Amino acid sequence: MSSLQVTLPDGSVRQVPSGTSAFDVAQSISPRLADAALVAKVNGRLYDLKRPLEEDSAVQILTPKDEEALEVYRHSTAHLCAAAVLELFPETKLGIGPPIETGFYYDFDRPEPFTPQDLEKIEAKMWELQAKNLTFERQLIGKAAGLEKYRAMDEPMKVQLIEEKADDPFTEYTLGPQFIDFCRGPHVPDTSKIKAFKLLSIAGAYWKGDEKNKQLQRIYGTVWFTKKDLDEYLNKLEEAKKRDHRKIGKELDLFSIQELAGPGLIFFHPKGGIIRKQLEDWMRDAYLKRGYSLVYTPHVMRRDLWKTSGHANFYSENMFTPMELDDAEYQLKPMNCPGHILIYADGQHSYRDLPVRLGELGTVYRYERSGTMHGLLRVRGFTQDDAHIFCTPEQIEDEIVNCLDFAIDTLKTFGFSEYKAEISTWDGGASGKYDGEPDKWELAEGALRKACDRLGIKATVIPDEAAFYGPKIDMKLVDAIGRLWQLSTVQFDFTLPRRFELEYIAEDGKKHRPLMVHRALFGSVERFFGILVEHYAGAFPAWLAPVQAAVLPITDKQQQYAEHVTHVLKAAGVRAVVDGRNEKVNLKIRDAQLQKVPYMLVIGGREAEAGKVAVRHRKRGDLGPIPLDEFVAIITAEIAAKSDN
RNA sequence: GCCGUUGUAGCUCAGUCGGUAGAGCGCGUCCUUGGUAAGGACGAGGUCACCAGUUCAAUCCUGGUCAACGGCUCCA
Repeated sequence: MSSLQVTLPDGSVRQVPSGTSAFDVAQSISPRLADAALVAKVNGRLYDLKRPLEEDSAVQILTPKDEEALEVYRHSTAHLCAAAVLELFPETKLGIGPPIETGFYYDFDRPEPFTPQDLEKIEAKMWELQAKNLTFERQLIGKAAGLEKYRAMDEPMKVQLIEEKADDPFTEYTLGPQFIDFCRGPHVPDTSKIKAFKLLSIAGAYWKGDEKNKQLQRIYGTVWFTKKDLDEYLNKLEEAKKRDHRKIGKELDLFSIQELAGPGLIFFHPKGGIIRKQLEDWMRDAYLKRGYSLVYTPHVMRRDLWKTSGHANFYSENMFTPMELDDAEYQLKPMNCPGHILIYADGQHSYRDLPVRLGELGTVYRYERSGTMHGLLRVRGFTQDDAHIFCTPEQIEDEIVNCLDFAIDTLKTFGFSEYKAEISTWDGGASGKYDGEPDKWELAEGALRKACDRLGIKATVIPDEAAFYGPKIDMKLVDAIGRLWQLSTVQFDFTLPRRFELEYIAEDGKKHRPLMVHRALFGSVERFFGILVEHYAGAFPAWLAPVQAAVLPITDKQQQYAEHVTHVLKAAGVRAVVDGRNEKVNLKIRDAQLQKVPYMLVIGGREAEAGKVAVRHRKRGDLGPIPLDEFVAIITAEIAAKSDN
């Protein structure tokens, strides 16, 4: 009998008989390792533990300490789910069941949709099967025989998958005596390894993600190595629910969506209006500081403009239907670029005038299919902090640096310290789906990379993800509870300058085409507002808070002094309100706390007497009495510093 | 747009196996003048999302419409 050489992660080498599996290796190292083992990594590829090694191998045993094992573990749980479904509902046909970021989903085809009660039953059945310690067994089957077999099993989607992607022979996995699934694997050895999962929801999903295909029933489940991890995740879901900007928006009376007005259209209430004004004022001021010009462009423009820009053609399904006026068709704008281009094109530009940076908080309207709207995050009318930069090739790198620096400044100002950058590039021109000359793509992509280098930003490059009109860099921020949100985007556009025949007069006295960069930092003011609400859970830093100080007189007798305090604060530019209700101070404090007012000023006889205010901070609690002017100095400094206490 | 769930007072919800509804909070009036997260009493407030149908009778059953929610797809 021949032998194999196994190299372990610590570099040690062992001779083992052929036919040895990773599990055998684990056992020879330690029974505890063998017990904890979920899957193996053999020569860099994931292997079922009990699959015999075929050649000299580097073997690593993966346990619940290894993130890579989690995916396998979740995938195995997906199989367990499918097995449970087939036991309960034998007529169900299997789709696919991959692991996802927090668990898995499995798609099923079935005449009757699953009900929430079914979900409970399926989960119970999963635990029942889990307790039987059923093993996952890998087996090989020839493609022809396999197709025959899955046809006989009447699993049309599996048959299709085998036809399209199976090797010959291909692998399939059984779970217990009943369940079998065409699957690449690997899997954990048996169901006893599966410790913590919960089915979360049922949803419709199209076969292969294409809405022309049949709609399947998708079951989502979350899966973790331990009950503790599962509970942590479920808590995180709860936390996210508490922070939901739609819920907080209602509680704090920030905004609403009105059925009478239509879905996806946002009404900012007075309190939301103040916050929005802070965002917009900050952004407009930043534009001017950074050498942008502020412009305003119309909300409806002749459709001819959109024909020239190309939107009438390639963007039509996202646009509101044109409106017929007496002279022509008009189009509600879905983007600001053509408007800015018309301003640029209205006069001649010397290279000495470049770069031209035109910025606008431009409200655009896009048709979103019903069923896709989501609070402030996905709407039909929204305001972009949109700017277009027209410049020479020599200027482009500095311009990108400026944009990214601006984007980071924006993030930091609004309390986000963590972010990620992604550069989306083209495919090198192979497919012909990208517009613009190769040298421009190279120049632009180079500028994006160099700008990141200069700013010390580590950017991930995603090939073949660019827009057809140019490469881009996106900034994603990480919020207070670790979620990633797409925010700023800086995009090249090679198409529009050509369509509008933009030019500038260069040093050589000849006409050249400027480069155009489209950039939005908030992305959409509405969306950014929503993200901020969730990030701060409604407890905005003082400079953003709709009410910065609530003045709370204890009795009627302090009413007058409370009014005086409020006046002084307002005169200092602080948004202060008196709570003059005939209520106990406890109640007033509670209400101000629930409204997340940063400072509460309790005013009793002693304070009125001494010209003081008793300060309570929403997070730090009772800070004791201090002279009014001292408090004014503290709060105005905090507001000016935009700090978050 | 598609699949599923949901729509009852300003808010959060209960309820009616068909006989036009209830709580808490909020709101109004009054009592209470109370020192760091809910003082008390009384009261007002609902065409039970909208439109049809079935029925002696519909908030409840049936059909449709609209919207919201969870997803699919797409995106700022």
